[in-house]
Amino acid sequence: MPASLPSNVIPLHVPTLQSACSQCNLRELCLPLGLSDSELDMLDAVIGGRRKLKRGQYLYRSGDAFEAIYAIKAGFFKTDVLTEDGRDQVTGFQMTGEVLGLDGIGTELHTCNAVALEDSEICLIPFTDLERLSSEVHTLQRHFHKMMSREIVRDHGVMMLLGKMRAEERLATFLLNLSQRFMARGYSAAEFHLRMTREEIGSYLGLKLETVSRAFSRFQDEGFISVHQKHICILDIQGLKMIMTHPPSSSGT
Amino acid sequence: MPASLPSNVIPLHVPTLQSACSQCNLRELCLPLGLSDSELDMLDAVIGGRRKLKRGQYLYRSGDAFEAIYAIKAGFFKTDVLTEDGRDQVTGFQMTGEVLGLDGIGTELHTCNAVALEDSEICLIPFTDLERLSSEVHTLQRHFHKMMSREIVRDHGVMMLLGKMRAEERLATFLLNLSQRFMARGYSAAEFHLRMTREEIGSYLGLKLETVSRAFSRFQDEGFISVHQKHICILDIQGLKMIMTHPPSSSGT
DNA sequence: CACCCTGTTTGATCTGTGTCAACGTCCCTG
DNA sequence: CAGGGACGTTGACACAGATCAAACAGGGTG
Repeated sequence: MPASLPSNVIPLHVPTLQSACSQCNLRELCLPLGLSDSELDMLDAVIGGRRKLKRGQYLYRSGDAFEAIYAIKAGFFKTDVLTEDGRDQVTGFQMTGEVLGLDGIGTELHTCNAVALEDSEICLIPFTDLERLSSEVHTLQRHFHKMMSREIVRDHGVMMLLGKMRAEERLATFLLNLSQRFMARGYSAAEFHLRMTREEIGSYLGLKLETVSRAFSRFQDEGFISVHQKHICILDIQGLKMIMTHPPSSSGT
Repeated sequence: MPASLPSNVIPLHVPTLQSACSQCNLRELCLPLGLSDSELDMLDAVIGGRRKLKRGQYLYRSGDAFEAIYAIKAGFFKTDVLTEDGRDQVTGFQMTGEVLGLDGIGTELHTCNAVALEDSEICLIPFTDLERLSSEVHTLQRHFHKMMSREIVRDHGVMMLLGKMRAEERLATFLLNLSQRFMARGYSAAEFHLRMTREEIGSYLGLKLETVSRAFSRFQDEGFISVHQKHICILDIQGLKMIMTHPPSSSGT
């Protein structure tokens, strides 16, 4: 197991590596951390298969019956919820090694939409199988519980962002979070392509797309990043961190 | 088991009733729904004791070691998170029958503060015991997973509220949610006391206390509610629902 | 009963972000 | 390579909610 992956920088989900495995490289994905080889073999038995999705395809929709959770083997997704009156809110962006579908356990119906933002591949994990196995394999149970809890903690971070931060702080936080997650997967922390539109970023951050665009421009003018369409270079991480944590005047409350 | 409790109106947690039980009325609280009597007896064995808290006391603080989750036997709590630069965000208000502490599972450290907003009493459920038992009792495992998932779905609702709604929509949503949760516990849906200050409501809703106060005043002027300090009467539920779901002009995006 | 402290209401003004609109850029397709 | 459509940028202006400030209400406590 390759060592020294930054894993506790922020409430990310979990790093991904390369390696073969019977059905899919789940061994390297979210669930199995800390399991022994024999336990991993049991887990393999529970993978219900793979599925490929084209850009724009839905993995599931709000209202669909919940049957499985999904580990992203490769690709990039967004999840969103919508109200009866047609407003929608992006609740997250998920990348390789992260898990989708936890929203459906409670009601046995999915409560949000999950859409691929690029051609992607997922591993399907039938939930009843997962529950059965996790009651036998303590480390798997523990890992699954931690995963759900981390999702709750992540959501709290988003509440903070939406409730207390200004536009530029939100975008800086967003960029730094993406950067860390790419880095944890072995990609560059400084240079990456955004898979989502300005409108989707705005929806996630509680902003209009024009505001997102203006904030990008200002970050570029200030020399913190360079932006060309969806291509981002972070030139001054410290600068972004300053924006994130230093509200212009009064903090608190 | 008393029938006809409204349980699927909104992603609430779970209703509470009166009845005796060995250590605490957990039988009627969050976890046990759907368990047989013998399974309930097993669950009783796992309750680690009770604890009383005075108004203002912390049940746990961010950074505390995570050891147990807590079922509220009676009382009212808020949870909040804070950033390094001192801003804090209320992430939820919890009442009798709801559960606290799920945020700590992921890192084995609590990531938010939980404070009693009135004198309260909780049942302590040591997490290792809960995990052990839930691997033996399938219905308990299932119930616990549903509980965590519902918390995630609730958080998505808050994101929608913070990301897409205007001040009055947020407050109307908040009041209607409280109303339903009081109703589900056998209290009046129309008349209740707020346990939290305007500032705490504002923090939860991403608004300043003055804005909360003005929205209350406007609801009263319009005849939707009457407000006297923390005492609220809902006079026109439909009116509030209209505010919640009918943005003044353009919706969507 | 007077005092104080915390919480609430209300008014006047300011400002960050939304809204509307025009234009630019890239990519895909024929 | 021309045309079209989706996406992004930028500007001018409007407005919801923040900020600042003052006054009020209630509820403990000496």
